[in-house]
Amino acid sequence: MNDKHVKILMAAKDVFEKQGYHGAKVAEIAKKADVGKGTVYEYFESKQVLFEQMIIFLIQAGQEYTNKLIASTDDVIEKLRLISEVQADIIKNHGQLFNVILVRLNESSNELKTLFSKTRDRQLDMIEALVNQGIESGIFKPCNSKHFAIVFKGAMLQVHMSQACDGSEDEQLKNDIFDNLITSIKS
Amino acid sequence: MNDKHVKILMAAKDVFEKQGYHGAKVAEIAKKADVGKGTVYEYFESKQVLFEQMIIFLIQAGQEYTNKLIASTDDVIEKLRLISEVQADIIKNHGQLFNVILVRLNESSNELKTLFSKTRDRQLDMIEALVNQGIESGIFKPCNSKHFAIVFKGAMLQVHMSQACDGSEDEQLKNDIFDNLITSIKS
Amino acid sequence: MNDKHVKILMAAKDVFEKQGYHGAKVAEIAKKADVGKGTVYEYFESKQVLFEQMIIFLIQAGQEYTNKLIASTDDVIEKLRLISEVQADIIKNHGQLFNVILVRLNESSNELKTLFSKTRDRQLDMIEALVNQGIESGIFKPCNSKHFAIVFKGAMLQVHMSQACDGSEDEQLKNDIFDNLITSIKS
Amino acid sequence: MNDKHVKILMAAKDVFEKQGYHGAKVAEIAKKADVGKGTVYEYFESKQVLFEQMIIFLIQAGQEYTNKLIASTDDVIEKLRLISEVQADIIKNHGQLFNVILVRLNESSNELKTLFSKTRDRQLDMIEALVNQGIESGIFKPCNSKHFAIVFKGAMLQVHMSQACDGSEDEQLKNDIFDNLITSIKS
DNA sequence: CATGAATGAGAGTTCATTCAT
DNA sequence: GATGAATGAACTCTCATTCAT
Repeated sequence: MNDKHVKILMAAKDVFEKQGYHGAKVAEIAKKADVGKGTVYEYFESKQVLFEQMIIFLIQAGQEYTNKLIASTDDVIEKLRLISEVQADIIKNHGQLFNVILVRLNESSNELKTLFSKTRDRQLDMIEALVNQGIESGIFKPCNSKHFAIVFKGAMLQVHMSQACDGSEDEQLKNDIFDNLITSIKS
Repeated sequence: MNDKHVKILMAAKDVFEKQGYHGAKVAEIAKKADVGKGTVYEYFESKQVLFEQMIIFLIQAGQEYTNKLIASTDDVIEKLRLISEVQADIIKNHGQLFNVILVRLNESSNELKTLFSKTRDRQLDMIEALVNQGIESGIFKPCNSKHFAIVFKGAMLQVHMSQACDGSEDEQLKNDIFDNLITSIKS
Repeated sequence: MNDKHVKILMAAKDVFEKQGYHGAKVAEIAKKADVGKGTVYEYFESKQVLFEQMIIFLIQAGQEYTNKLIASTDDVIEKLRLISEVQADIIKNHGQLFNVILVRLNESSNELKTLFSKTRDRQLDMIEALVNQGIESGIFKPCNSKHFAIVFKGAMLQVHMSQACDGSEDEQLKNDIFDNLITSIKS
Repeated sequence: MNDKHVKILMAAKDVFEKQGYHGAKVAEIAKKADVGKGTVYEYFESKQVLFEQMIIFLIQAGQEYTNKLIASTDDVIEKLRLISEVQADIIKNHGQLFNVILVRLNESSNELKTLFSKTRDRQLDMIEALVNQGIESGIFKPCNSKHFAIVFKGAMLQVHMSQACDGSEDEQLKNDIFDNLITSIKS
């Protein structure tokens, strides 16, 4: 890991996440990336650009990871469980970052706003598509897949957020709620 | 708790919400509150204290409002709908503020952290209690009220957040999901 | 002298003159003016604005002084001598500043460019007008007053500049050249 | 004294002239010279040294050029006209550079200060010598050649500077003043 | 009580200079 | 020799906080 570009992006993630946009100091990011303060500006023309590039980088990495994971099984229910797991993981490891991004989104480029909005939609679309697939293959009974996607995403998010805040890891609760939701649409 | 005190708190809410903690300038808050910059420091010993007091003020106001609203009807389902409506309203009008608070919570007093955590719990508890009440009175069938509270809160949050982000106001979707959730536990 | 505005302008003059625009440090100007660094920005929104305001201030002060001086005598030749003296004084005390201004003029506001250009013209116009006055009153023989103004200004400038560079104060040379120029147009 | 050496010097001239000493960036000079940033430091040990070498280079080039030009005619008056023309050309094409040099001279080596001072003297000396030559050959009447040199240089400078500032090219005015000055000492 | 002029620590950013390649 | 990625000192400018009025 000697690619300074990526080292800076990762350091930026840590610092922006912990301190927020204005609270994050470029000097601290540089130190964490183990480069000089000026080097940050060799790679990113400003703090704001670094911020945006970091988000884009993470979103892309996240999507690639999710896609790979989804492709690892053919079982629709298992795919939904994996999506839920990824979400849990994101919230646990990058959750705070989302708040930071949302606070700063106003002042960011339209490119970023659009990307962020699309990313949110894509998650719901993915769930909806899987439910439709399950209905077609007879695993799920016919239902409003869009509604289910919203309820599923919201409910699992709620579980994960609560647990992220508490620091607890109640696998039982998580699984129960997941199972209940799936059962409610199973044929 | 005189006039200026509240004027500053309200101005602080506007500015912190739009700019985040570090992005908000005391000077701007003072101007918006129509008082001198020094006056802010007569009422609040620092920016951080003002921030925390503002949150406490809003949480209390919110709880009082919610309690009053809940008390306005005896119908459990209507109470749940009202809770959902309040949540929608909060997200629409104060949603961004929550992100700001969450970003700054790390650096804030333990008092605030505790208050915030308790407030989150209380919302779930309130829903859970209502569901239990409904079960006791025979309106709802026996079910895991805690699970339902999580799914209910998460699902409605998801609807409201999507709509807050889009700026859309799809009453139909909101009502459909609410009705489906309630139906699923109705006797 | 407790007017911070003027104190800063005078300090700015000293520092800009000695170091040039980019070489001058706002911190040094503040220190010389005996105010805090931030105070400079209370009075002038940026270094560039301070620079321009300083020039405008000095030009105005210079013109007022010149006008007062010219009005102090009715003798046209004496007026010309006084103009020459003022010029000598400006070159000796503010000469370096002119170089600094000329170097920075490109990047300055059109307002300043115009003011500077007008100020240069006004000096020549003043000499020309005095020569015309002298011709009308019969002191000078008819001649091209515009040409004389150019030669007069240029020649005296040359004397003053040479002496300013050397640090010498050859009154004799200065007076001789002045007298020769005047004699050349005397009736 | 190879090709890159001169390329850097010429690029330096362009950039220092336009931006002043502190405003000029070594990176921009390197780019304009079409060499790497590090290469500049192979040829010149610092920005300041580059600045001084550039001035020395230009002064030498200017003197060689002037000497060659002067030698191209035997007519003293023509020689004076050529000197005036060279001066006009310098002011038009390198004028701004002189301001830059004068601003930076304070912080420069004594070698440069001396060279610059000598160069100024030499111009006056050259004119003076030509006038003396003219007097000896009977073209000019006896007069104070030193005084004439000052008036001549100053007056022509004034014309050229005004025209350089305006961007105008009033050949008529320039010639008229030149002719008047020469006439005033012609036998 | 109320104010805002004054402050200086500390932020983002620039750029002369170095040095491994 | 030639290069430009890397650096950090030093810059301009901001803003939370103070305090004389």
